Amino acid sequence: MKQVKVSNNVIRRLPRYLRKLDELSENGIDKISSRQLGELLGLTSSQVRQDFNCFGEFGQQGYGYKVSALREQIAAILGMDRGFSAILIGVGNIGRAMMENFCFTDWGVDLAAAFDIKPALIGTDYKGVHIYAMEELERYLDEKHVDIAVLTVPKTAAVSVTEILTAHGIDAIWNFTNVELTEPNSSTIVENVHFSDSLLSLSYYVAERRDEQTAGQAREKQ
Amino acid sequence: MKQVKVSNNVIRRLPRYLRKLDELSENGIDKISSRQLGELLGLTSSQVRQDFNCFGEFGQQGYGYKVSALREQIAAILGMDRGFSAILIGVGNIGRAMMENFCFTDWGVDLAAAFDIKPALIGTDYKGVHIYAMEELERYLDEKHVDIAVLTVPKTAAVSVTEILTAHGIDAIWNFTNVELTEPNSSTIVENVHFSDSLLSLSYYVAERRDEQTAGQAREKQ
DNA sequence: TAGATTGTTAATCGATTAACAATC
DNA sequence: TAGATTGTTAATCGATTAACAATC
Repeated sequence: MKQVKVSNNVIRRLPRYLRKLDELSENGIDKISSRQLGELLGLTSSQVRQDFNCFGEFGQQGYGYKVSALREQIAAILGMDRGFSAILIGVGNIGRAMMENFCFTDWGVDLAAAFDIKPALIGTDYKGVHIYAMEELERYLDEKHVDIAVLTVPKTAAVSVTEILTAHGIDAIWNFTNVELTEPNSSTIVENVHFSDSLLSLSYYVAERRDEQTAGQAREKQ
Repeated sequence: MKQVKVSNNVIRRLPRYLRKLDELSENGIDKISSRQLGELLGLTSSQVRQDFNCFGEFGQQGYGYKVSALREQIAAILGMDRGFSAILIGVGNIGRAMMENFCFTDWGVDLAAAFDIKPALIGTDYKGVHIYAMEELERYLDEKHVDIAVLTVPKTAAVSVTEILTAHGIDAIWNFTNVELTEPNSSTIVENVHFSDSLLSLSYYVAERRDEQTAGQAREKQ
């Protein structure tokens, strides 16, 4: 792999390629050109080739890309074959939804444990994952190697839990609390899932369309 | 408002400004400069001013921006004051998590109804929202005005439900199924929440860091 | 008034697209 | 071989940053 310094835009497109390649595999398609793949994802063929060339030569001139090989290359780039381990903190609604519906292993991540403060949950297993008391978190972090913390605690607990995590060497947080954890000075890798940001972007485009519709009607009336 | 054609990058930053301004308000801060706001969000002051200037003149030269006024301007741009209505389809884990934890009204959206196929749920109210049978969806869409459909059905139902929605005039879908709904030909506004994409981006940066650490150790050994 | 900070234009930087030689 | 499609360089486009006059 080349790996100079790949832009975030490229990284964000890789999972989309991966999902589309999986879909193609399921449909029995084993070969694809950059033009075809681009069309499926709304990208130019140039961009597809440029993206792949950040990491090496995956294709075959005059032929295209082998779907399964390309899929494996991208999976490797994304770290899916590294056996990263994760723990989930906060077994509330979102936490449970993730444990129940989100298949971590599909993306190469092993969800090893969960933590909560609710006595009724502590000591039980949920979807094959053991739920520990929050007090055991620090010891767990010291004893086991954890790559990613999935943060699904209530907003109010976000900062204090984050402090514990970083103090015990966690350097990646998947943040579902609506709190901006990306401290400019911290070296922790944070991926924020901000539902509100997502909804508001959608809301913006709906508002824009409504304005266009109104403008269109006004023109018609003239 | 000016409104030429604002880039998606700008739109995606607006909710971040909004959240930060809300936070400043809570802390009793009523005035802020583009430099300060930029620092809080990891942006340059130029970018902050450029972003706002897409929509008009919100500040006061020599003074800065009034937090509350700026907040209201951004809220208006994002359509938060338009009273958009939403319905949620699929009251499973994610659907319930959204109904229970996500405060739609905080972002100016009214969650008016939910739909599911499970008999035990149909006819009941959850968090003040009535759950209808899936068969009633089409009639509901014809009778009421719905701006946004929150799609939290299982993957397998995603496409068929989407067809119903678009056939009955829904033009915005907030998509939580891990299916790419953004059809190149469709005119529906789709906002995809792809958890897997989010996790895989995080995974990439963790892998990158691990490589750096390994490289660092190798250098030390020499 | 002097200092501060915006609004806005110009310069720079980076990302996307186009083009084409290499080659399967 | 001829046709197709990659890998890669060059050209274009757009987004970010810098600069500064306007003005509170």
